[in-house]
Order: sequence, then structure tokens, then C-alpha cells
Amino acid sequence: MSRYNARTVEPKWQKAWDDAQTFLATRDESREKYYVLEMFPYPSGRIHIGHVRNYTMGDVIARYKSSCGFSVLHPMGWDAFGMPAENAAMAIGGHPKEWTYSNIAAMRDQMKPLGLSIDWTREFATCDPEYYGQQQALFLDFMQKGLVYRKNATVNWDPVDMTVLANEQVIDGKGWRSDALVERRELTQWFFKISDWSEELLAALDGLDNWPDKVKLMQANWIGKSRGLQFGFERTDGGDAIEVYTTRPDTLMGASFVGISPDHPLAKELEAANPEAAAFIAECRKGGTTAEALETGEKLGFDTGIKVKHPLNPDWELPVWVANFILMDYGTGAIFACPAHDQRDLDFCRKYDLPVIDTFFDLDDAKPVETEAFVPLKTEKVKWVNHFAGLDVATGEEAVNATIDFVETAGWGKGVTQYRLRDWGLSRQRYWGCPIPVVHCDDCGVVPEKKENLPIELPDDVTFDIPGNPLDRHPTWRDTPCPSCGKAAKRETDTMDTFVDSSWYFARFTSPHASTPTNMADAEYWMNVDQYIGGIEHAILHLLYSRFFARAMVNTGHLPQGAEEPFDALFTQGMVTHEIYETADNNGRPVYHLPEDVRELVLGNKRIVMLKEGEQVLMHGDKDVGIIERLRKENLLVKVTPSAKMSKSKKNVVDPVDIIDQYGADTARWFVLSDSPPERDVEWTASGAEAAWKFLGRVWRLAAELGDGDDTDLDLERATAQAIREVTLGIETFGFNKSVAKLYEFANAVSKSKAGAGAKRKAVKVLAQLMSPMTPHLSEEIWSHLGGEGLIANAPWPVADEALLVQDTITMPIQINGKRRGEIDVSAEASKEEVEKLALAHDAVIKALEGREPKKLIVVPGRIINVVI
RNA sequence: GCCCGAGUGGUGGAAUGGUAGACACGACAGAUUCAAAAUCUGUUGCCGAGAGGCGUGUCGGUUCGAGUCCGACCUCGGGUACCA
Repeated sequence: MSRYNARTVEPKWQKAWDDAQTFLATRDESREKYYVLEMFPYPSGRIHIGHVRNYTMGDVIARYKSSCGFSVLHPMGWDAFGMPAENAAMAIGGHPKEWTYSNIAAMRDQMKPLGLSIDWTREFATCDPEYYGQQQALFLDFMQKGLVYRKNATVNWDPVDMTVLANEQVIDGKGWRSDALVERRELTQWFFKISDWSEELLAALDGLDNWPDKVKLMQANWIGKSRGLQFGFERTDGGDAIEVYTTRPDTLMGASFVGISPDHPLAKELEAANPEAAAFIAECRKGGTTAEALETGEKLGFDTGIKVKHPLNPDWELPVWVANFILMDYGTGAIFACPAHDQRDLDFCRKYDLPVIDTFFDLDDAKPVETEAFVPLKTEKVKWVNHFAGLDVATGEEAVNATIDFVETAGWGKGVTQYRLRDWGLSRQRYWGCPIPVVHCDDCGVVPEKKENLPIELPDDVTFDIPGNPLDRHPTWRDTPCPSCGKAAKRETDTMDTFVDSSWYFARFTSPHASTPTNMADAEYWMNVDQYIGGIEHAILHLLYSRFFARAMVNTGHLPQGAEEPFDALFTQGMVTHEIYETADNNGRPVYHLPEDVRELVLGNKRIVMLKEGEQVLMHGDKDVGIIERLRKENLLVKVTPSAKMSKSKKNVVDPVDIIDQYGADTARWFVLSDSPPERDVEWTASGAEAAWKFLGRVWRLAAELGDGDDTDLDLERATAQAIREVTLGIETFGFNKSVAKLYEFANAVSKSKAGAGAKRKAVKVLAQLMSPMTPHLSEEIWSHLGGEGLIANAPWPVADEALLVQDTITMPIQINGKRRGEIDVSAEASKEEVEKLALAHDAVIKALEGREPKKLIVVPGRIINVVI
């Protein structure tokens, strides 16, 4: 009896699947299709345990659906453009292209041994000219439909490196390399008109029945539909009125000042004319562009000296301030502040000594606002003070509507629906991305490139020794004749946001080598993605952009009608987290280390984590308290920060290759599916892999030691039927951990059963089948050992015998006052009255009643009995 | 700051508003062994000798009955438009 040897068994079955082209996706009109897709990975160079978890889940679905008779599409590719490749080129030399393709090769080599049921003939990388050339064709078609335009937008500008920084590269408002204070600077950028679809993208969320509610809620909040009032404040100096947008027009009587964004046209006028204003606005431009930086930073204001008239009382003048927390992108870039009912406005007014005026109170507590703004829910009734539209007691919602009606009738403002969603800025001043296929001509202006000239390929002869975009300083790449007039002209040097690459790859997989972005017949057959699987971190941007792209592609004839929502069902799996190990460089900035590069020792009750090299600093068997000091001096002492999402930049990643080498792919697969519910984050620890391995060994022995026979066993048949039902249910509801638990139970039941070999044989064959989506190699081996026909991968999914699932007696717990005090066995057909009678005859009930009548007797059929005394 | 989640034994976790802790890890005890590994069997939420009591982040509420529903809070995680 040989031991199960994954090292020889796994490659054997992988070769068998390859030879039989088991996972080749074919457009078979006679069969129903099933498209399962996991979010494709960024080729960082190594797969991590999170990838294994993600792709194993998709593989379980793909293999299960295939067993159920579907024609399955399960592709894989690489989200290959992006900053890390350029960073690597800067840090270690070399070229982003070589770095990326060698990473892809390495990761493919690490993934293949997992035995995933992927159709590798469809593989592509977004940095393949064949792919990004088609993306450029899409861009041109979008452009022709008016879905692309240019406007100014702010970027993070590093004044020392003279380059644009990504938000991630701005640390505490400073450039990551130069350490210089970052400035907000305006650049002309390319945009997709996603805002044309704001209402549509919001409304269509309702139809996404198989998406998690939390994702739909996040997207709805992100789109941020609001109804408010827009009107102008007349200036006392006769200048242009200041248009404001407010979602709380009902608080107009509590207005304290009018605030404008530092990027507001009026602010720019003042900047040119008034040195004090210019100094303040320069101050506002310091720091990064993120909403988080703006919201959490200190709120600063500047009194322009300009006054406006209150629209309801021409004698009431309000000052105009420039305030750094007002966004030019939202509404009109100007607001009025009502400090009594907005905490941020209140803090600002207290700081600059501006008035605070209450406009409404709690129904039974008319307490003036001091340091805490009164901000009840908009659905809560409040008591108004002198409301101009004649309100007394009303909710905020009613008040807003009444106010808009009042103002519209009076004619000095109008109700406006706004969306928070902004157009998608896709320009990046970087090399390693898809070139934007347009040409700048002195005579013709901005001209789209001709489709026959696509792909516009990136030049290979570039260097990364100095900061900035290598395309800008390339000697010849920019030079090209104008596609319109033929005169010498210059190429656009901006490349596309990598979110563009990932916004249509799912469509490209349906026909990955077509000479147009998609092939309609293939797209018609394979779209939509039936099950999309990926991280919750993509809940907003990637998924929203993809929804927009699908609409734009339907609009431009690249996808069929009905593909507007490209993902029928979405599952967001949790992240695999790990502690972060950190030391500091000479400038005190953090340096991160891989888990495999640190060592841990326990000194008394203290856990010390150090770099691997630290072992040399220590003496053999060192228990000295001076260790910490010595390690600190050598900068080998590691600071441990709590678990976070595994990310290459923080280096808190675990290499699954070790587990695969040691135990095999099936163990790794079984391990990542066990225990943790797929949607929840899981803290990675090394223990557990061994347990998975032991279990698989047990299942193998169970099969290998079986004799022959034609006996049957009713208990085993019952257990089999139950296992089929539960495991199937687990797979269909993404409860893989529950399927795994059920399989443990089933395997234990078989191994403990006293039934004959024939009965056990039947049970083990089903066990192998039920395990096959999770541990495909072991299952094939058992299947072939037990004389199963063909590949288990091609065997139809087992069906439970319903008759065996019916129970004739039920155990019902008896509660007394909600606490469990006993149980009774009743027939499944027992009437409520019979159950009541049996319950009242139970010892514990008689004892508790002491001869009295129960106050209440609750019988939930088949469930529980509660006696209330 | 704002939006969205999560919190249950020593650990990962299970539980259509209906027996809290399924299943597994670990630990402990035993069998086997010259011994160990492997394997197998059993015990294992906490307090208590026991009867019993207490237990799902904290506080409050709804209910015959709350891990589950509602309100407030605490902690951790994700997103926050140039990380992917």
C-alpha cells in the first residue's frame, strides 16, 4: 500500500488534462455557457497566498459548473502596466518591459502547479501591443462618440524632482524621494465622460441582484446623488454674483459666511491682485490632492473683504471667505456656511470668530449651539425658528423640498440634482502604460491617430535615471506626421490610467486574439461574466469603471446589447492579511521586510522580532536582556505593525510555493478553502497546512485500502445523500469552508462505518467527486484507482437521492422561559397538539410548573418548544 | 474627516430570530512502539466538587426567545478618484 505522493501524482494528472484539452473553452451553441472570472493579477513577480485563495475559489466554481454540464470559460491574464515596473527600473536598473515579462513568466510557473482549470490559450498581458493597440482603437471610437475630452485637473507636483507624483508617492504631504513639500498644480488632462451615465449607473444597481449589498451601497454613495438649491449671492461691490450649491437650503437663515474654493475663479482673480490672498492660496496648494488630506488637514480661511447680500434680507451682509476645505470639483465650488448645523462650519466659525445662528431646535430642547453642531437625521422632525417658507415643525427633508419650492416660486434660485461622481481622469505622465493615440498639430490642433497606424507602440530605448516621463524626453518618438494634414506634428506623451486596461479585459477574453477589440459572435455567446470574483478593495473604482466601459462599448458597437452590466454575479472575497515588519533608513523613513526575512525569539514574556542577519549578532543561546540594545544599534530590531492587506509595497506577503513544494497543490488548495469563510479577511499563519495534508493522506488510505464487494449500507447511503446536498449547497453559496467541514464529517463517517467494502466503495467514489473541485489531483487518483470511467473532471456531478433525506423523527428542544431544559423525540408528522401534550408531560416541565398552568406555550413545528411560566 | 464592513472557546470558525461553539487546529490523556515519528481512541467554552451558574466587543432596547433585529459606543480592516 503506497503512500499518496503528490509530487508524482499532481504532474501526472495535469498532463492528462492538458493532453485531453479538458479546459479548452469552446463556443458550443448546443450547451449553456458559464463564464467564471477572477480579477486578474498584477505581475509583481511572486504569487502570494491571497492569489492562491482567490484562484482556487474560482477554480472550484469552474470545475463544479463544468461537472454540471456547462461549457465553461475560465481564463487568465495579467494586469501588466503600472508604476511598480518603473520603480523597479529606477531602483535596480533594467527595463520595465523585461521586468514585467519575466515576472509574468515566473508567476505563470508558480500558478501552473496549482492545477487550475484555466484555458491558457486565452492568456494575454495588458502590456502586449496586441492588447493595448485594441484599447487605443476603443479610445478612438469613444472619442468619436464624444465620450473623451480634455480639461484642467490638479496633480501632485514634486517641485524638486519636477515630476507628477501618485497619491501613494506622497507621504505626509512630501515627495517620497525628494522629501520636498508637494504642491497642487493644474495640468491639461484627458477625461472619460463617465458623468454622462451617473443616473444610469446609480439606477442600474437595483438590477444587480447577485451583487453584495455592501458593494452596491458603496457605489451608490460614491455616485452621490443629491438634490439641492443653486442660487447667486449678489455682491455689494457690483462684481459678478457668487453662485452657490447647497443641499441644506432650509438653513439659509443660519448663514454665517460665503465660502469659495481656493481654485474658484474669484479666488484666482484675487490671487493676481492681492499679495495677501496670493500668499494664502499658495499655502492652500501645499500638500497632496487626496480627499483625505483635504478633509483631515487643518481648516484654513482667508477673509477676502468682499461682501454679499443675503437673498432674503438685502440689509444683511455676509463676508466672503476663501476656505481650503471647499472643493472646486463639487457643485459650484462655492457654499454658504451654516455653523449651527454643520460641525466643520462650526469649527471654522469658532476659529475665525464668525457668528453662529440657530435655525431649528430639537422638539423638546431649544438649547443654542455652543461647541457641538446640532445635526439631526434629515428624517427627524425639528422645531424651526422663523423659517422664511413658513415652516414650524418639520423634518429636514420636508424643509429642503419646501425651501426649493419657495425659492423657485420667488424666482431667485433653482432646484438642482448633483452627483458627486466626477469624470474619469485617465491621463498619466508616465512611460509604462498605454499611449493615448492622439497627435498635437500646430494647424489642426488635437487630432486622433488613424486606426491603421495602431498600435502606437512604446519605444524600447528609454532610461529611468532621471525623474519625469521618458516619452517626453525621447529624441524621436514624439515626431509624427499629422494624421489630418500630414505636416510634422507631435504625439501625445500621456499614457492611460491602468484602470482603463482592467475595464474591458473581461470582454477581450471572449476573443483574445481578434483583430478588433472584440468579436461580436464570441461576445454574444460568452458575455456576461456569470460569476466575477475579486477583492473588496475594488468595490468602487474598478467595478464602476468597468460598468461605464461596458456601456461605452455597447454604445460604440463593441459589445452586444444586454452587456451593459458585464458581471451578473459578484463575489468579494476577503483579503489575506499579515503583520508588517518595518525598520527605518538613515532618514527615518520606513523600510519593509518580508516575513521570510525576519526571525522571532521569545525573551521571558516578550516577543522580539529581528532581521535574519540579527542571528549573527546574537551569541549561541543568548538570553541576555542587552539583545534589544545590540539589535537596535545595528538597526536589526524590527517594529511589528498589526495585520494589514498583503501588499508588495509593505512586503507583508507570504510565498505559497513553499507549501506547494512541501505538500503539493491539493493541500494548498484544501488549506485556503478550509476554516475561514471566503468573504472574510483571514490572518495568515503557518499552522494548518500540515493538518490539511494529513487529512488528504487519510482520504487516500481510505480509498487505497478498499476491497471489492456488492453489498449496500443504508446508513452510508444516507450519509452520502446528505453530503451531496450540503457540499453542493456550500459551493453554490460560496460557503466553501462549510463544504470542507461537511467533507470532513462525511470522510469520518465512511472511515468509521462498519459497512462492507462494496458500500464503502460507492461512498468513497462520491467523496472523491465531491472533493474534486477542491482537490482535483487526489480525486482523479482515487477515481482511477477505484475504476471510475474517464477523468473525474468530465464525470457528471452526483445527485442526492431525495428519498434518503427524509427524516421520520425529529428531536425538539424544550425551553422554559427561553432557556433550554430538555428535549423530546417526536414523529415528523406529529400535530401541534400532540407535541404540546408531550412537552407538558416532560419531567423538567412538570417540575418547573409545580402544578400551575403555563402562561404561554409556543410550539414552532419541527423547531422548538418554549414554555413560558 | 467621510463612505462600507468585521468583532463568537487557547486558535480558525459553525448556527432560515429557535439546543451557541458543528467541523478543524492546538492542548491533554490513552492505545500501538525498544523508543520516536506516523496512525488510532477519548477529553477539551469559562466558573463550580456537584447541583447549577455565566457566556457571542461594550451599554441599552424590541421579542415567548437575540450571535442574528434596532439605537449608541469601542476596536480592527477596506475605500477615499494617480497603488493595483
